[in-house]
Amino acid sequence: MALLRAREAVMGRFRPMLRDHDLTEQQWRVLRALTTAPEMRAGQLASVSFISMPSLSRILRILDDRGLILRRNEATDLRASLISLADDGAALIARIAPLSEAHYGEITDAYGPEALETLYRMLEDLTERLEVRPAERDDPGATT
Amino acid sequence: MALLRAREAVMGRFRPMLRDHDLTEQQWRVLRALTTAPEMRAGQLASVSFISMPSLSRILRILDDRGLILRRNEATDLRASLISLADDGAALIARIAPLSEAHYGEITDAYGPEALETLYRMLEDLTERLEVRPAERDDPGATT
DNA sequence: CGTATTTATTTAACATGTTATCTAATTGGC
DNA sequence: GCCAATTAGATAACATGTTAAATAAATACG
Repeated sequence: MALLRAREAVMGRFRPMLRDHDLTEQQWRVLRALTTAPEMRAGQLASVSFISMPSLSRILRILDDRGLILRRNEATDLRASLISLADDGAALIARIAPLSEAHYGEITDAYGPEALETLYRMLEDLTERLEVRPAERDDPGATT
Repeated sequence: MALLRAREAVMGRFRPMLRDHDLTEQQWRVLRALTTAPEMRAGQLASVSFISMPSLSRILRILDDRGLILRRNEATDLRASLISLADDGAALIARIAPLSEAHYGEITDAYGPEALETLYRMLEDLTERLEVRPAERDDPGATT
């Protein structure tokens, strides 16, 4: 699958850097997502970082054990757990972010900013079209 | 990552079908690869199906236990294990292949054959450009 | 010929993906 | 208020991805 190979090629640029800081790609996605809001529910975090709840559950335990995040319960809904960045987490992000930007710049240089933008839009378009269709299977009698 | 989401959207179309036959996506990739040659070394199989050797090793054990593949050692190099499709494996592929084609057709219809071809080429181009660069890190003094 | 180095494959350890199930809290209807 | 159904998260079980190390056969080299 071309998508797989491309993704691997891209991640190959980031992984060594993350490894130096003992983070996996997914843990990094979670931490970065947490910079976009002061607090986030686990479910939100899962959807914005595109990680399944079971995986996220494990990741949060690891990040919590490492003191990178904080967790508390929502007062109005005790089921919900609110996640936020701990100081150590924010500090770690501050150290890694510039490196991440540099790698991203490398990729942009290698492929061209316009081409990258085009590719991005095409991927989103494909994703959108594929995600709509399956719903039809719940309504096979539709107008085709 | 747009690549991840696109890949997930695509696989979402195939996974239920594979699941009906108790196959994972990777197991299916391996079986399909085996139709392209009467016999293949494990290493070849890993590279054409884009699966790491450790994963492939486990997958081959599973497929072997299910009687879908055959294994023997190469006479001239006892390290190499030659993999081929067992009759049951070929039969399973024959049952699944038409369904797979149908799903592929759906995707083509949803996105357009030309766009799909364009996307494919862009992904390959990106992959190629990213895979070349890392080698430079072994030779930092190169002419840039 | 014998040993050091490569090469093909496997195994181990840990993290994640996928699917299913579980627990606990909330909501809806009565 | 009580109970069924829903919702948020967590856990379990199994397969794969990643990295490192182990095993075993082949090759290189003195």
